[in-house]
Amino acid sequence: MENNRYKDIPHKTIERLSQYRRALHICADKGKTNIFSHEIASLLHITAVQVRRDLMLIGYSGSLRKGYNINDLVRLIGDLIDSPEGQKVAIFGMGNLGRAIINYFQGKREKLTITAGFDINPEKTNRVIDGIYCYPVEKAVDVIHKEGIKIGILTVPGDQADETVNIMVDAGIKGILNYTPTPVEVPDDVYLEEYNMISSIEKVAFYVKENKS
Amino acid sequence: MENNRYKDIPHKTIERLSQYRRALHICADKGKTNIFSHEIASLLHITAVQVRRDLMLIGYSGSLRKGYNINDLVRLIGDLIDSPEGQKVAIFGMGNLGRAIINYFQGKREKLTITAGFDINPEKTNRVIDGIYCYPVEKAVDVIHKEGIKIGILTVPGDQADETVNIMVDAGIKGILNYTPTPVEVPDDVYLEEYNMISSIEKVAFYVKENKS
DNA sequence: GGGTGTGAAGCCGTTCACAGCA
DNA sequence: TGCTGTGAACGGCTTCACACCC
Repeated sequence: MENNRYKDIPHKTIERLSQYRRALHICADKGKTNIFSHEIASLLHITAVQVRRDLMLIGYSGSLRKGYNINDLVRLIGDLIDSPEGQKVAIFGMGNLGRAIINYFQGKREKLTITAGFDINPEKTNRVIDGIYCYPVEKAVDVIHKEGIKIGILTVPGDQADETVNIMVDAGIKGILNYTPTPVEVPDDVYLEEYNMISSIEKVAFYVKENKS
Repeated sequence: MENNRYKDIPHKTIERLSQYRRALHICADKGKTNIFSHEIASLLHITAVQVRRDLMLIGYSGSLRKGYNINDLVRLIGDLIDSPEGQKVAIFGMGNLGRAIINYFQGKREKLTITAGFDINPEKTNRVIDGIYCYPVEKAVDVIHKEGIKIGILTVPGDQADETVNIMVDAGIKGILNYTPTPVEVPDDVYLEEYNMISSIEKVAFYVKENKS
């Protein structure tokens, strides 16, 4: 793990790279082949310097005359953030949120595939929902192992968060995205990202309230 | 707007306060009346100093012997982040994501109520979905005005994000939470918060990949 | 001793300012 | 002239370190 020049790329840069790529794909579809930092910037509402900084960190140099080559850049971002063999993702909780994620996500990324869903509700299990086979949670260990799934998205109701996380960890999941309003606990070797929708709504509400001067 | 000691509270603190409150409610339900900073901290996986800093910013002092009084603290956080008259929220896009948010959120907050939903799909409009009346988007201006809704959550498909935001802004929405994968543009007097689920998934995938040393 | 409150230091990400190049 | 690449300054948030208190 010594050649790991990537470890020191800021988390925020990783997120933005993902968004750059998305924007670049759209531009490429429109027939564009080159793009300037300020163009990327205005698509994402950030500054051009920010974009150049990020690209600097991943070691890409654009041409002065034409800006950045879109295809090269997409490929480079892919080299950095994609796993060449691809990675599989499981959804824990096939309710509205789980299905929303499937619909937003599935098929958008070549190297990242939602491979399995899990739920406790017998009406949902053992059948295909929105294109994803939904297993009962009891099968999690088996399926996760067999498929080699390392990434799990947690979309169960808040009061089931803890127990579900335990199942995920036991099954060998190494990265968890927790959309539950309940903070959870994971071992050190599991990467955890939590996002609390309720807090985000309250935050917006707060700044709206403050604004009414 | 001069007595605005709140404007200089960091965004991140606002988010955490919302989470503290949630955690405190849970503790209160368990019969706890007092709590130490390190207890709050470990519930949310942050440091005790962080908690004390945040509480310092909102001007709350705990007792040395017993830590913080949960009820007092909940009330104080409410005074800060809630609007006393309450605030109404509208959901734009009553698909899976919109409904997921309704189910996670509705009823959890006294001062924040999801009051209306909007969609373009005639199968969804003019009826109640998950307890929220769903109007056709054309009614947005009317309904938003009449109800005095200032907060909107954007959960339409990505390719409808821009046009929907325009409608929201025209209707008088002053705070937007964009869950669409498409960054949007708003006037200066509208508070915008964007969250990109796809980027979050890719980020988790990245750190899982990097971890396999 | 085990908690709280807080000035000061440290860190990290963003922005400024500008050199360099076609 | 208009872009890229980047050292240096800046700013905001977090952590350290410690005074204080029961």
